[in-house]
Amino acid sequence: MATTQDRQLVEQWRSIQNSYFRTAAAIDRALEAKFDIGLNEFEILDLVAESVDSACRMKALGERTPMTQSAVSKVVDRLEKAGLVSRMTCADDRRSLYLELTDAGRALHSDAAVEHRALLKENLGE
Amino acid sequence: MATTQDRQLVEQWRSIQNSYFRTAAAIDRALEAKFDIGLNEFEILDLVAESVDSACRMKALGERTPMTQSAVSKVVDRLEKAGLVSRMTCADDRRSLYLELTDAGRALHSDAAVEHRALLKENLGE
DNA sequence: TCAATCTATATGACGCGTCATTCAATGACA
DNA sequence: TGTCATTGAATGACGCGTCATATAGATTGA
Repeated sequence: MATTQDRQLVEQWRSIQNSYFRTAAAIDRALEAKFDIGLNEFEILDLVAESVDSACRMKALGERTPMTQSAVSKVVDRLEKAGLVSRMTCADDRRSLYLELTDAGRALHSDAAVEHRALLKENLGE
Repeated sequence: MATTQDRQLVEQWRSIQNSYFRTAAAIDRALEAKFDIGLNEFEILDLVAESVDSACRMKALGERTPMTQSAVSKVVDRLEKAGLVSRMTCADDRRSLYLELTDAGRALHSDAAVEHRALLKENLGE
């Protein structure tokens, strides 16, 4: 019943879990310590930073991340409270919101991104 | 500042995240629906099932999973409440506990494992 | 053998993500 | 234009994982 293939699958899965958790934890701690934001906050910040257009984006964000819509909403709450991002209402669809980095947000993002990339390289690349 | 290598790293990381989350969510939902246990509960059950010796294992479990010691403790709480596992005190070190599957635990595990492996195959291997 | 230290596990407060629901705005269609 | 369904986002209850701590048992060394 426990075939060799099963064992391989389980091994593969555990190794994915481990590398995912170790990397995520390392980044999360570092960002928390140095910039006082968590990994998910950074990921959203990063997505906002890389989208140049001013399209309505709360929705789009949800499609680029495994986070739930409500998770995104709450992450944005925190980012907004921290003064890193602001929600702008959207003229063409008043249900929608788009996000903009504040100056503080842009500054923090560019510093944090360096750290983020470095930790990715350390944990993913050899 | 945003080098090509950086972009590649970020891409790689997002793809890991996505495959991790999608797989974990799929397994979690399926196990929840069919067996009323979550993914972490199953993982612990799986670890207990595959350790043949009767060594004191709460500790050992913590080393084979990215979960925290307290997370393991709480997962075991739930498994015990569900009657799938029992905590046995350890003669040679009375601080330690080892775990044993109950009959119900063994039965559920062997059914759930089939589902688990199938979903791994579906999500990891093509 | 007694104190100091260490180790295995449990526990409570807390933060975050999820689900279900809600609300407002939009669209579709008669 | 009025109704009904749909969509973008926010919210509250809830479950789970984490951190810091607590507790009981083990170990070391004078």
